[in-house]
Amino acid sequence: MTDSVNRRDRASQKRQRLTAAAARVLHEQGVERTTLADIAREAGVPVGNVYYYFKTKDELVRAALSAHAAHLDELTARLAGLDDPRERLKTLVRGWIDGRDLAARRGCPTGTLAVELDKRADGTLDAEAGAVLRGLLDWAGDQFRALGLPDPDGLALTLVSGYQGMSLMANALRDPDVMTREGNRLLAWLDSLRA
Amino acid sequence: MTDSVNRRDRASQKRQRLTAAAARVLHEQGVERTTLADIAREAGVPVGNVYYYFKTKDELVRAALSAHAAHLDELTARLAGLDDPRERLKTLVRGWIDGRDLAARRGCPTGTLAVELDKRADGTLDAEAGAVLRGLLDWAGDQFRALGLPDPDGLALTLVSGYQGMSLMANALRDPDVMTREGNRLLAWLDSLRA
DNA sequence: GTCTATAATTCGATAGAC
DNA sequence: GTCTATCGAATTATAGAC
Repeated sequence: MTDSVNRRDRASQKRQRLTAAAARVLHEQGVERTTLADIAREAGVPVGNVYYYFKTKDELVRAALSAHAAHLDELTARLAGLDDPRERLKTLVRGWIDGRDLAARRGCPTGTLAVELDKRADGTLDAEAGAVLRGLLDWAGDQFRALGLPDPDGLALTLVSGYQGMSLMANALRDPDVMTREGNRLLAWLDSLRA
Repeated sequence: MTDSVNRRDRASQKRQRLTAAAARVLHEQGVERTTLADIAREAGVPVGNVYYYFKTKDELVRAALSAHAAHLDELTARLAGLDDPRERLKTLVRGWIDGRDLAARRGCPTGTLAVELDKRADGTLDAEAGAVLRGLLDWAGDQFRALGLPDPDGLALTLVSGYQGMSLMANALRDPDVMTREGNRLLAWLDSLRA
């Protein structure tokens, strides 16, 4: 292992620490209220040094979005271990219910980011937030398709809209119970669907 | 009519112009990206003068929230003209579908405001956004109760969550069609409910 | 009551030493 | 590659003339 590799490893390690810190802090405080100093502090990196890894604040937001997309990929890869597509969807919903406390405090990481980015005149980052949500939509559509149900993409839209709606309401009302009640309704709905 | 009344009228007129401008611009640009100068320009008032009517930016946000609450009150008052509670709910949903283009561009005014305000450490304004949503929740619960349906408040939560979810998805995907598809699903759901 | 000018602060970004 | 010091722009809020 050469020195140059060591240096590259450390460098990308810091880049990843900054990315992970950005994902956490942006979820907690939102884009506009988060300063580069906040992210740098959370990552244990001096403020000025951030610019060695990310040229602008927007690039850090982009990195956080990628982190959310990667997290979604891991999740669907795990769910692929289940044979029954319906069981995959129900496990997904159960995961949402399990995360009720965080959802009530901060909302869905991607959904709240999408809301905030859509307010910007600059129409570049908001499209990327939408792309992450579309990834979940596509995956869910594939599951409904595998079940042989009619209008699988419509069912996927209902599922993801349901998740976003219950996350927003739980967050706005600061009530995790919203996640439990609406989550259980989604579970019953998934069970009721027959080809 | 005395001079002092004339002055008061003009004053409150400006206050109302500022409130209406705040509601519009905050919906369009979000809280953090909107400057007092933006709101002042929209209202046709010089920047410095804003402080005569609102001591802080937060007070303007509060005023915008009140405007949304007032708009909701007008809406439910109009719907009270319909005899059948089910028809009231369906007319509400049809209104959401009619507003699909604005929803796709900006999302639900109250919902997006709630998302943004919940990111703030200062926990005063976010509660007020939640209160506006709770007003809609309560009204819908009353309609389901009048229909004699079981768990009216749970049904109300499903309806309002559905609205917030479809608005967020339409906004994130920039696709008004989401409002039409999910709105029609809600209409069919309302028709399917029997005591 | 109305408005201009500006103070005070914050934050994104950069320059440059090490 | 890493960090400190700081610039420059933007924004909230205030002081004070009219």
